Amino acid sequence: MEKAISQKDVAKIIGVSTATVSNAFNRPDQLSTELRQRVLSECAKLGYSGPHFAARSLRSGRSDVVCVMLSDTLSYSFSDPMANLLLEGISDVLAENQKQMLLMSSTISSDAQIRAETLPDGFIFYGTPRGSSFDRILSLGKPCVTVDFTYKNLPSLNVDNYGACCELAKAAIRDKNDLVAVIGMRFLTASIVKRLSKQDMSLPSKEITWSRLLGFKAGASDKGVDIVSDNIIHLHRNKPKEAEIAARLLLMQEQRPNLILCMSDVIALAVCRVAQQLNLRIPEDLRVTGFDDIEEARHAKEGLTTVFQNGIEKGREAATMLLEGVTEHRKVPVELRLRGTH
Amino acid sequence: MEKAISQKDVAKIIGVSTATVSNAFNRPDQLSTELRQRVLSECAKLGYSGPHFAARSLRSGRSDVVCVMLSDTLSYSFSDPMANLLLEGISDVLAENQKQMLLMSSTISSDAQIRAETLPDGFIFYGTPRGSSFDRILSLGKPCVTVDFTYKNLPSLNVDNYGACCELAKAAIRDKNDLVAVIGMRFLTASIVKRLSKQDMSLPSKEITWSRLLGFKAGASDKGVDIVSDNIIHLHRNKPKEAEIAARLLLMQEQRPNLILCMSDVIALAVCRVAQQLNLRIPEDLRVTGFDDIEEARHAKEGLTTVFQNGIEKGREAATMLLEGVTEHRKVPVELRLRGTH
DNA sequence: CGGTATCGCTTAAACGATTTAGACGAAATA
DNA sequence: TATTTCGTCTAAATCGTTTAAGCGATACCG
Repeated sequence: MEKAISQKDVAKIIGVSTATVSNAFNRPDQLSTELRQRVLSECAKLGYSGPHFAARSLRSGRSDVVCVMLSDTLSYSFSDPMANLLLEGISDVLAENQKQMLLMSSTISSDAQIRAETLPDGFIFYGTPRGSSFDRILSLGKPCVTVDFTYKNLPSLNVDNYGACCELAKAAIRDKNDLVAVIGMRFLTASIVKRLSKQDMSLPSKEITWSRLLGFKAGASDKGVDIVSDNIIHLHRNKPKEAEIAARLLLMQEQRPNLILCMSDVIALAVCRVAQQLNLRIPEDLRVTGFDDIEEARHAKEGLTTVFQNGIEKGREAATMLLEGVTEHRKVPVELRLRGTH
Repeated sequence: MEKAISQKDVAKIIGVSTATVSNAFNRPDQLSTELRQRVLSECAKLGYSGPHFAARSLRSGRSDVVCVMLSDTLSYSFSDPMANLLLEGISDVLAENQKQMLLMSSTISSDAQIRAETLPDGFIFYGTPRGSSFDRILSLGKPCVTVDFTYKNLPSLNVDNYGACCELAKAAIRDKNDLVAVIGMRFLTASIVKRLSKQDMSLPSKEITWSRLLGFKAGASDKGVDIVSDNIIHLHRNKPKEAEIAARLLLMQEQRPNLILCMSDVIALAVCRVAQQLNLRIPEDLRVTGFDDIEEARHAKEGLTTVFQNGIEKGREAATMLLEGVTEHRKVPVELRLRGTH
């Protein structure tokens, strides 16, 4: 495997300067059309596919790569419906703007990843990062946008979690006799499915789940209902399996809740499945609400009552904010979708 | 945003040469422990997080980045169970070996992507690439491994599709009176769900689906059964929705098949759902087989009869082959899993 | 004690491109 | 005819590293 041909080589062969070859690739306005065509076709013939990435990036001080830093492992993020949509939106906008997307997970911090962190021109953080990458990257002084969380005055893209959940709770709760439970992810750092304790409730956290919880509680309170900590379940991750465990925990206890407010559709659909297994009718015996309005939510038999947010659009917006250098905090619109499960 | 601090700057401030700073980061054995510690801590203090990626990569001729080229769009690949597992395996091995993973889709060929193609040290192609990237990348002369397809004598990782499908068909077909259908993806370039025609059957294709089809036909033939082209359905993608359409197509026709051999579990599970909707009992009225043995296959009520392949291990193997410079063709083991649906 | 490893660090030459200032000839203007 | 302008192209500096080679000083060996 001989060394690849370089710009200098092709320049010499064609009989022009390297600047001309460079311009042929990067600044068409700098040379005559004929010469450009000639250079380009010669390059193709010689097997020179374009400027060497590292050299170009070193000299120009720009890589045209944007990093998306995921707060979870890659394989988990890929399988999460909202993360998937977000990535789709981001990658669309990046492709439209001639940027390359680099995916990283803040759960990893290999040397390779730390080194690669100096590569991108900008970062999109999706969810609060876990490791030490955040500080390191911020100290690079490159543009950043945070999604679904905020940090100081970094530009951020968020959802009005509190408001949406408050409205949803108000719509879903019928009267003060309802026994209301909540299933959400990542209230705590615990990596198991567990009930919250009274002390947990006093934790001050910036995670979106707490805004949602506070929204639920405010809406419930408005209807004269208190959601007790015992009926609030923490999941480590937004996964069906964990949600099913949580659903069983709640539905098999003595005082069975008749309304479960879930912080995602993935959870809500899992609750529906468990309810079916336990021969509970929805919504007669048990009402359920979700969040996100993913595709499956619309296809469910009863039609899941939930809050819609447009994942792809959210991704597009985040990427656009980064590319346009927006510095403000923005919110994506959400919309109550009242269907059959409440 | 002032320009970031460089190795030269910190070297001058600390009072050592740049080589020493470089060695502190890259070759601990080249300097005394004390000096290394001092350099590292000074760097941290000064906000120098490590070598500039592009410069390092230019000079060393190595980026420690491996590209995984997906034959489909990112969002589709992420949601496909086997692709997801493969990526998990690959990213594990890469992380263990201090490499960074860069995901690309051959469906895109933006300038940004073409430029970025010169960055990685090696490539893993998962599935036959669609665009022009393949030739371009091969001409770079960098190490490549192909997964689930072969190209000339590039090192490849594959499955014995023919053998497995032949065995599966033999196990699933009871006698010559069985009416057997097949649902698979990407026999053709068509992007719609359609039946194959007689002419289609003479297409010589290297796609894995054809090996599987030939395996099925061989197994069927062994049992005295012929699978007619009308009963072979092409899907554009391995997606539940498409599979459901195909299942309806087959199950609502006059001569309803009583065995459907599916080229993936995703398809098979979709067929099961449709069968349930049509009040067909499995396996009494309809038998179904899959391929892959994904998690859902094991959780299905009847237990899906299928062929197991270990996606994570396959990813690990592919990455290992690339890193170790293996040049041969390899196969991953598969295993018949005869359960309740056949 | 002279010669040779070894250690710990520095010097300086690449790596392959981009970019700026300027050279050059031809055409336009005065 | 002399000067300016314009469109093209070139020469040379530069980006921030890595790495082979080199260099004094100390340690080791026969």
